[in-house]
Amino acid sequence: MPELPDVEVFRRYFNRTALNKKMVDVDVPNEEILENMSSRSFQMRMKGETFQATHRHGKYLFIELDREETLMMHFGMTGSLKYYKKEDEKPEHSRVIFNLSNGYKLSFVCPRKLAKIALIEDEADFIEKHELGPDPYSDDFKWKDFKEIMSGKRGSIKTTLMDQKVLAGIGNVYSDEILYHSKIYPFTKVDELSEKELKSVFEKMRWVFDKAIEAKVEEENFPENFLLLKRKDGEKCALCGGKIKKEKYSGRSSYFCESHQSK
DNA sequence: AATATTGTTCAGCA
DNA sequence: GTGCTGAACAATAT
Repeated sequence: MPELPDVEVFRRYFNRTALNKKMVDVDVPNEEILENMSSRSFQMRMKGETFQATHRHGKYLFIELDREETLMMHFGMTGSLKYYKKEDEKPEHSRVIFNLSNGYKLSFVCPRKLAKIALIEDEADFIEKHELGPDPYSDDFKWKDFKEIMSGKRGSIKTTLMDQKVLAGIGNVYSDEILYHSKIYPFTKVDELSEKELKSVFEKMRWVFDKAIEAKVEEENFPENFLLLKRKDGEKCALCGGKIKKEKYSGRSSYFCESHQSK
């Protein structure tokens, strides 16, 4: 479920491990992860490069190289990173492995191969081409921007939050989480929300991201009142004691509390 | 053995 | 154009 907080945790992990390291070469056990290039071409373009800086936009991670080319990673539904030294520590489902000059390796792991790695010319162009909305965790994303973006939207608040063209980075799990703490029924139409409710969504969104990133998105570190620990029909709500309900909506499961998120 | 899961993209429809 | 729905993609868990 790599959404904005997960990718931010990956970015920080990358910074602690592979940043500023030089690449000896790259192994590509699975070419399908690479977008628009062969493993040969990828290996040639990566060899000898040093990872210079990282940026995140929504669920996308961008890594600057020495050359005027940027490495792009998208984690799909099951992607993750693993830094290790010994061969027997190599994780299963390693799809691309960066061999670093300090003897360590960074593996891009993805059991269900829906992740993507690409080399792109320009990050801003990429964001524009994919029509990604602003990153809601960025410091210059303010309440007035959020208000502006949500005005005129007629769909449900949950679908709108998850729309990458509106806001980049929120998926199924975190949209539920944000609305749970905002005490709003997920399928309320955006134009039926009061300004106060909308403000609450904005504030809870930042708060949820902060908490999740602080917890390094590890289950045992999350605050006890997080809904994502209770994604099961019939669980007890940690906020009000009500019942957690599961509802299907266009193929995706939504969880919410029947009592404090009623409509 | 059938179903759910997850993000993105795309097709079809109102 | 906007919003909604479902399918496809891959592989694993229950």
